[in-house]
Amino acid sequence: MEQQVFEKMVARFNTEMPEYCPITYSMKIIGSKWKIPILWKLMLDDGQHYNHLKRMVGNITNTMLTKSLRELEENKLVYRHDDKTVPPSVTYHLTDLGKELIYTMNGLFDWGQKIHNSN
Amino acid sequence: MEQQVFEKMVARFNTEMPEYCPITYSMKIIGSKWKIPILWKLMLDDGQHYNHLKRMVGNITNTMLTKSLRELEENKLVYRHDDKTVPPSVTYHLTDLGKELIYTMNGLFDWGQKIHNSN
DNA sequence: CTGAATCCCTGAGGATACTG
DNA sequence: CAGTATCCTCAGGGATTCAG
Repeated sequence: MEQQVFEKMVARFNTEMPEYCPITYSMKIIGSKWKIPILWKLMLDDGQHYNHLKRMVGNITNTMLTKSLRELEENKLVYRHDDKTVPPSVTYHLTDLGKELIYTMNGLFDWGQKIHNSN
Repeated sequence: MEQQVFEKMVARFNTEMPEYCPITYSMKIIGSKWKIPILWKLMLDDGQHYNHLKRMVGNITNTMLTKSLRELEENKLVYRHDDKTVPPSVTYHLTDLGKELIYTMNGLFDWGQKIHNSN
């Protein structure tokens, strides 16, 4: 990366930075253990049922899957569709906000891949 | 975001995805409580001394500052310059890799700001 | 099938004191 | 100035069981 690009960012972050740090704020929302894996699996296959999603993520407990999904709902990254049938049929979907988040992760994807390979 | 952009990403992540998730990998490196604040302060003012950095970050303990800096060093996001004088004089600097990481955070910055304002 | 309710444990992080 | 060394707390997460 060229120095100038970085300097522009410093200038931008310096002027736009409020009392809080937007990056830290974002990280709080998606930083817990299972958020990214869940969003990831929903991205690759949207509208999955609870148990299917659980199998896809792998090794996650009911407790954590439910808790994570509830938080993702609260933050409007995921929405829950309930057919209100018996037995229940529920599917989980990415919202536009969730898709936008994943889109911003493109850079982190490349960066992670790069440093993982350079070991 | 248009649907097509997202679809392209899904396709890309689907094909490039190895056994591990690069995003989760990145998050492990920068996900602990003080990493972003430290990188942030170093970006705004590179080459700070230990105690100055500590004051800038605010509320961080010696234990955590040292630990975080050591990990950032290991991951080559930060390097430590020691003058080897008595009393000691040490400064911390962002590496190119560290700057690249922060650059990738631009999207997350905007995203965090957006959802914070929409509350 | 989609969870909720409990109980439990580890480890991230904090408080405090000390040092070359 | 730039850290170490100890000790301690608490909350994130896991295991298990139960339920509509």
